[in-house]
Amino acid sequence: MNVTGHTRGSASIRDVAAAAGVSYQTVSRVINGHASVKQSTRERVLAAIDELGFRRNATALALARGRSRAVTVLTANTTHYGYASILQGVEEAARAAGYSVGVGVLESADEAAVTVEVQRAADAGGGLIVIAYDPAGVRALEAVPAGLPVVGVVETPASDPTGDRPWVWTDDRKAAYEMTRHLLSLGHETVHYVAIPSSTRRTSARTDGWRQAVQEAGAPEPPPLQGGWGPAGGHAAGLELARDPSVTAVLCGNDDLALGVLRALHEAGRPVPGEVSVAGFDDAPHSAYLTPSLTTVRLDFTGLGRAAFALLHGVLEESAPVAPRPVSVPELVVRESSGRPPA
Amino acid sequence: MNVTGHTRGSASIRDVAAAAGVSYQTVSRVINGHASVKQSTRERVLAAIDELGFRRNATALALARGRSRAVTVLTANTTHYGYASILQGVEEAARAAGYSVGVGVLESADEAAVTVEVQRAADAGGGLIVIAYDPAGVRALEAVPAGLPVVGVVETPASDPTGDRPWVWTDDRKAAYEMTRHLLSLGHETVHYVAIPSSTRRTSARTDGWRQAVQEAGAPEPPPLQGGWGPAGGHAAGLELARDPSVTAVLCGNDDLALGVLRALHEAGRPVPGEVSVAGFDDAPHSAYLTPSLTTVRLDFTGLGRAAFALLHGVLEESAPVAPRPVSVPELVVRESSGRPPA
DNA sequence: ACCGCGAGTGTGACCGGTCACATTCATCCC
DNA sequence: GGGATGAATGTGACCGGTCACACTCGCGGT
Repeated sequence: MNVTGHTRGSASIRDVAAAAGVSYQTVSRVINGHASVKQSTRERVLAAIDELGFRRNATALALARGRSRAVTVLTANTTHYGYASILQGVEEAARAAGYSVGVGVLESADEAAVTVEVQRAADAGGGLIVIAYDPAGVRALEAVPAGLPVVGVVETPASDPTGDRPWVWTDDRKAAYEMTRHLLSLGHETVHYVAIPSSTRRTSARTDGWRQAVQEAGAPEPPPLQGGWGPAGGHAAGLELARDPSVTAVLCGNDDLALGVLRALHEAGRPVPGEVSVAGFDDAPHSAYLTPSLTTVRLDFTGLGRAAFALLHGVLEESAPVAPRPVSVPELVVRESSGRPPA
Repeated sequence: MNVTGHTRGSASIRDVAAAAGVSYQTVSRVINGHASVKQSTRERVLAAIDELGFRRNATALALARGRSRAVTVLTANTTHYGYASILQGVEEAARAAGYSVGVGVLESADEAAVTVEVQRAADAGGGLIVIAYDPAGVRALEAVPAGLPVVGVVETPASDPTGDRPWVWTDDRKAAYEMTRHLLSLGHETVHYVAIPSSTRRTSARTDGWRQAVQEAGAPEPPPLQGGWGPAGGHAAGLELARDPSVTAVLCGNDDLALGVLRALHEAGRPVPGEVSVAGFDDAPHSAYLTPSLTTVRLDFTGLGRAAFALLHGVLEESAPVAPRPVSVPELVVRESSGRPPA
């Protein structure tokens, strides 16, 4: 069946050459649209290509050309809204630049597992984009062997443990600060905080922003609750907060957490925003449609992804190395879930 | 700086060989863990590898070995919960099998654009997995050139227009049927349906299942509303349904639509499930935490992704070709948003 | 002393393209 | 008429690995 005797169907450039009665180089010229090929020859080659179903082997091309035009995105999860949006942004920019994108999921934050995964991504060739919002990601960023082109998507540059590499970020600290101030300005005595897992040993940017606002206002500073990533964690934290009648405002590390808190408050019979105000972080697509709709901070995740790619692209192509900078200014979105405290 | 004169830092197998005073073949043996290498030699090579920071070039390896161990997932969106979960499932299975996974986003359903994207994915090498739940995906599946290993993730096999290729699916038709019957069994006179965009010219599997149940029950069959993919579409459809006092049960094509419907009913002052029951499809992670929590159908998306990869893997490795089969039985999850109709 | 054998190592070709350079041949110009 | 010019095409090496095979030992068996 396999006429050419090749691995998998596809004919090579030399098969085409033979069929068209020219040299392989002429075929190469044709498929690259090189000018100096006689019209009649070109047509003959094109016909042969068509007949043999030739398609240029990407692997060989990458090897010959020297560079692979590929980036791999390393992330703890593809399902989480923020992560998925970053990935989408990277893909968008990569596609525009003619790059292909790969994904690697960091299944566990375990040192060894992460290292293996980074290795795999590394020998996939091309550059690396690591989403380092969580422990697994941060560890992955650390595990990237020196000399490999990599860009980290981090919470904040200050908290980045691998200071000598490019990164992109949004100003989460400022956003959390602003949101906390907003809640305080509504008249709340203080604002409680339900945290996402911090990406580093130290505290997170969002936590910092919240703390700063609370301290500046001279308000009491309740210990942040750990909520994990999903609504389940938020729910647990929410039940705890609901028990404390002094709680009137809760800021959550992301919208999923906020959803869990909302639900817990509902179950505990504490109306939102009547008794308690709740705010989230991320502006996930469903947040506007919750009841009550969620006050939150809008982050431009796809923009972040695009910026990450742009940065990496600069490194890979050795063109003007784009300077790392905060990518976007998070925007407060005030909806129904926040309001004045009960009189 | 660049001692070896190579493209990008990394030393080749021959550089290592020179440094260790052996032939390149011996180096190859060492990095492949071949047995017959003298211990002392092995150590010398390993030392050289370490010193030069050698890492094996994936491109060259793929070329030499003949096959690339890569799959590309083509999808209209990475952000949507179901799609993202399928991707995650594919990645999981691919990783376990030593494959790398790429992503291509189909930005528009436009014929030409889709073709371009398929081309790109095709010459990325390896196999293809196309998520064909929507028009863009279906078109992509159609545009895959013959002879390319591809697996489609489709709504239902019957509605698959390219019948000669392997595919995976969940039995959405049955799931919609069951859910509709469930709602009818609660005493609702009929069930209205808010549809996701159908993947084909014809009607979709979910719509079919709904229709069948309604017809079997001899209930009136209201025309399905088109809702799009996101909560916004559901919201619009919901507002329309809210105006009709005879509406007491609404089945939605996915959970996002259901969320929009829920919101619309709330705005219209129609309590759920007091006056209207609402059911979704997918069991997205937030659906359990909505208020009211959402009755829905749980689909095993990651399992679907894993199955898609398994199928493709079988094709690629030419081992026992796994037979296409429905991957999982969707499961009804009854929560607060559904109940008896008002008396 | 000779052969066989297996451990340890090296050589050449190859995967499927690209690149740099060489070649052929018609044309143009002085 | 002869060299310069340039269009059209071919040749060889190369990218960085792998594979198939050949080679060189040292050693044991007969």
